[in-house]
Amino acid sequence: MEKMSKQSNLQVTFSKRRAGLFKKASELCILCGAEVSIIIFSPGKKVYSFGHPCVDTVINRLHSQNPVPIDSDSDHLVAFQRDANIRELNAQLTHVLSQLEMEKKRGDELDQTIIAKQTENWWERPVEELTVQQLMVLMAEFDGLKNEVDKEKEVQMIKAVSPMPYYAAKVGAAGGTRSYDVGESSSFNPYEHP
Amino acid sequence: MEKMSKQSNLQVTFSKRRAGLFKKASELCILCGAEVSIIIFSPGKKVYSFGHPCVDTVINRLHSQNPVPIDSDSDHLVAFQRDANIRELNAQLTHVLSQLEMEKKRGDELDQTIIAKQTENWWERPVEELTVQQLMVLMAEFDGLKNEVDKEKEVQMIKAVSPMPYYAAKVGAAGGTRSYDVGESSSFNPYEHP
DNA sequence: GACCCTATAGTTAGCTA
DNA sequence: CTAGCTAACTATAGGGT
Repeated sequence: MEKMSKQSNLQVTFSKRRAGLFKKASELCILCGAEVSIIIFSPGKKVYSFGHPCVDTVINRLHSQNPVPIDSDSDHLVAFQRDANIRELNAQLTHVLSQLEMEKKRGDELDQTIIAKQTENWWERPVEELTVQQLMVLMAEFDGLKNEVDKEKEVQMIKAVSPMPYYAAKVGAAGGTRSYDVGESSSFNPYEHP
Repeated sequence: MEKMSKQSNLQVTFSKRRAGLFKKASELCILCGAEVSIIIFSPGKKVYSFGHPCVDTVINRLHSQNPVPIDSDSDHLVAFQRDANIRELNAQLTHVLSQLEMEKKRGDELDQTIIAKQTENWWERPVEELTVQQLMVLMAEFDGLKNEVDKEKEVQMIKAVSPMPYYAAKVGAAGGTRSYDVGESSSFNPYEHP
């Protein structure tokens, strides 16, 4: 493993791996309750940081453990780091919120699809809840469907015995490409569809 | 994702993930020529660190690169406020991330539901795609359904003329609470349901 | 602790847009 | 720089020794 040669690839990889590293760090914090602080200087000398609970907390903790005199400027650095953290967190939050919106939308659309299917197919409800009018529609539908299914059955049985295309086509003409979902053949629907 | 409950597993996971994090960090240094410093406090309050070229170098660089001298007592209030902001943002981010996970899961489950329904209801497919065996099942079903719908129709018509509970109950006994979805009354399904 | 194993979940290089 | 994609590749939980 060596330093990447192409500058463009290097920058993309840096961004991706930095994000991956921060993600791993946050997982470590959450899973194990650890306190983690990461400071990165990019090849372009930009600074990026991650901290939980925040960078300075962890660094101060380190300093208090290993007694290192804090110089006068440290406060400013701490302040800068916190600002960077806030910007980073805000960016993440915005991004995640938009993702959340999209996922919610998708879920709701799927819900709508399922609900639509349920209200659309009134004939799938218990028979006691249907009106006499609906029941008569159903009976007529059953008769018609039975007829067409019967025809298709005969077509297939004839095909099985004599597989000549001419003969089969003649008998099977009534079949067409019709679907046998009860609903699609109904010409009278007693329910309103809002 | 939450803090692991079992303490033994947690310690193992912490060690493994810490090693993984340091490895990722060193890869970032090598691949991209970045300077990285990581400080970790374990749940057991031990400190671990990674640094390239070394921790102090990176921290000092951070200090020297950001000379922002502000030294007054009001700093503490400002700092406190910013810490509060960071904590708040972190909390929001965590919360939103978990919501996002849930929404994704919900969406996927709905997808599964829809797919399952489509493969389950073989009788809703075009009649040409069904086997003779399936067609015969359909015909028998249509007959049975037509019978039961017919009975229900008569029950309701009798109810409409003479609303006496005794008479209606006697005639309507065959109806029960059965649903008239074709699938639920099939005793023979030529398709396998894995 | 360290090391090994395996299934599976997650990461990412290189590419496109 | 950001996002999506895919085919490798990698990390790791949970189980051993």
